[in-house]
Amino acid sequence: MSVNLTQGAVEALLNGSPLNNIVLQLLNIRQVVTGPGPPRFRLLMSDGQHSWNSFLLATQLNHLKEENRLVPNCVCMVKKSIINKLSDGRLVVIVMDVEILQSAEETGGKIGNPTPYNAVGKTSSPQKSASSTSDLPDSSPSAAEPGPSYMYNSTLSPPRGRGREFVEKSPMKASPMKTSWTSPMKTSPMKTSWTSPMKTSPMKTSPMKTSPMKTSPMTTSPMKGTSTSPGSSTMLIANINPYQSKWTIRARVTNKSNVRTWSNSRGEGKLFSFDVLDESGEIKITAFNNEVDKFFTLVEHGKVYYITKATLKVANKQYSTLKSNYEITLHAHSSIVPCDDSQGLPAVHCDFVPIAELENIDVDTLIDVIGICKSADDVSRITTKTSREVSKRALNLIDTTGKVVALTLWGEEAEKFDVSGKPVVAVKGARLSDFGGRSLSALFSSTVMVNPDLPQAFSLRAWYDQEGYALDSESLTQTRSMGSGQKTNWKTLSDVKNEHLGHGEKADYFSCLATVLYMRKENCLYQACPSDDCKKKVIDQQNGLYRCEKCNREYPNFQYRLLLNANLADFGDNQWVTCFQETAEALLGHSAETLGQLRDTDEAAFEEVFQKTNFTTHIFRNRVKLETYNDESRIKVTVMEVQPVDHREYSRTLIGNIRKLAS
DNA sequence: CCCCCCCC
Repeated sequence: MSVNLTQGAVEALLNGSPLNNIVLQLLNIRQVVTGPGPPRFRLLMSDGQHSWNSFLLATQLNHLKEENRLVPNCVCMVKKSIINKLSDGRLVVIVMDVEILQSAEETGGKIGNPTPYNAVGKTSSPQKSASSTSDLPDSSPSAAEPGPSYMYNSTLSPPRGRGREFVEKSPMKASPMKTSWTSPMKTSPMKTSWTSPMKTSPMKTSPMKTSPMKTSPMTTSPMKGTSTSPGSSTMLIANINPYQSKWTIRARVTNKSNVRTWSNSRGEGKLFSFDVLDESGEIKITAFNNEVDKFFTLVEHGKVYYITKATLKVANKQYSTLKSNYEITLHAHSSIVPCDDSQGLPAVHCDFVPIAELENIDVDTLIDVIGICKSADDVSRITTKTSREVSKRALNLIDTTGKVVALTLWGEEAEKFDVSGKPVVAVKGARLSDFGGRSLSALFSSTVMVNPDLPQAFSLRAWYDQEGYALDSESLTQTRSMGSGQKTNWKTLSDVKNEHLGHGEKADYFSCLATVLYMRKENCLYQACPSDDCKKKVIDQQNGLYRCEKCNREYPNFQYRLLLNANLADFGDNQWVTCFQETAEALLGHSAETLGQLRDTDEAAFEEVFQKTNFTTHIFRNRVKLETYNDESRIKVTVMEVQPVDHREYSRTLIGNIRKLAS
């Protein structure tokens, strides 16, 4: 047996101790009769010492039952639970989060000989309000002696996803890019944040916070120990749920939408929504119709409010990057009261994904990203499918992974964006698309922050100013405007032969680092048709006229053009290649016209050009294709581009190749 | 009770 049940947990739980991550064995599970809505499952759980039959599975965990994973005798860790008192005084433990540690088969039967907790004769609990725990001893014997299972979450549990599981349903899918939740302590030096009006003295105490709230029995946290600020009378966002109707949160507005109207088969109306954040989590709040009128102007971005009396429902994660499993809908009795005290409340929470990771993330995922805006397109106006005109602007963001991604801003955000100074840009809730490989788009629901007051922004700024600026970065977003949009296909000359490049239907392209061994200078220049788009060789009529067969006419002049055959060598092989006009000019460092004049007037100078070019080393981008003349096939390599050697780029390529070989 | 989120 590899797991130990958390003995005493049932008793402690029913005495009001908030126990998370307790290990219990499921002894039975059955569906209870409910009204409309999803089925409810009632669980008989045992800690090995006591059993209790009034555990209720939160409906969002119903899939565990439906997938036959929650079956009698399995051992699970109840990561989170809450205690509710029914109207008749009975206590019900709602299981909010559970992980199955061991299947029924592995467990092999009932562990220990638990007795039903009711039979022990404890009768005090049902008399107590589920939410009044203050008079209970803080440490029941079981809570005072946490077994190894209490440590499970912090030591053994796999990394949890960051709430991005709306793409994949599995709650266990670990996110590869989780960054830690910004703790209030960590952010304290800069928690004053990017919106100035809410800067208040941390010592200032709101009257709201002290008298009415604190004494309200409903706001005394039933989840003792879950509030990080002693004396706080409010609930943490992470702890509110649909099974408790009375709660108050103190939270900062981090994102606020405009008022929008809708009209569909179910009716029409208007709404706006906003996100709020506290030190424990964040949640979306939506107001409809009357509540729009009531709250829209009151709710301001960056400000802090007490929010109470509203409906919680399970969040639709498809539309949000927020961590909360729930979202809030305001109703007629909801109250939102401004709060002067922003102490402990972070300005924003982001789970930034390193840009290089975007390649491995599913398209349409909403992600948070932070980068230096090293460049940006101009603003442009586009017309949408629905004939609306909108401005757009793509920013190129780079982070310490050295990768770049394009982020498109829309509308006013695009028009107002100032690229000067290469600002840090953080965006929360951008949508990943596969345009150009990988790119990002800001949505209505996204928060775009320029030079945000975040530790990640400061370190990114320092990194970029010290080294990042010099990086020869590669973009995940390929567009037509960036050359062929292809990554460099580095080959050695022997690779080209061994891999039979150019033998396919289409030509192949490769780049190589090579040295010029020899050039055939004898026939490298020819007299070409002076017509701009012809370039055919002309015939000297020896009468001062030059005939072009293609144009079928005679010209009084011609232009010199280059067609240079050169032998290139690298450390393993050599290869004859052809350079036409532009590439030959680049290689020789002179225009065809100059070279023609030199050849005709100063043979020594002409010779010297070739001497100087010989044994020079360049990066050549080439086209290779097998060509057949009269049953004879030979590889033809044409130089498309001659570039100076960028040793840094080339070294990176070599290292990349070595890694490939090693793997 | 919405969930639109644009273009290459």
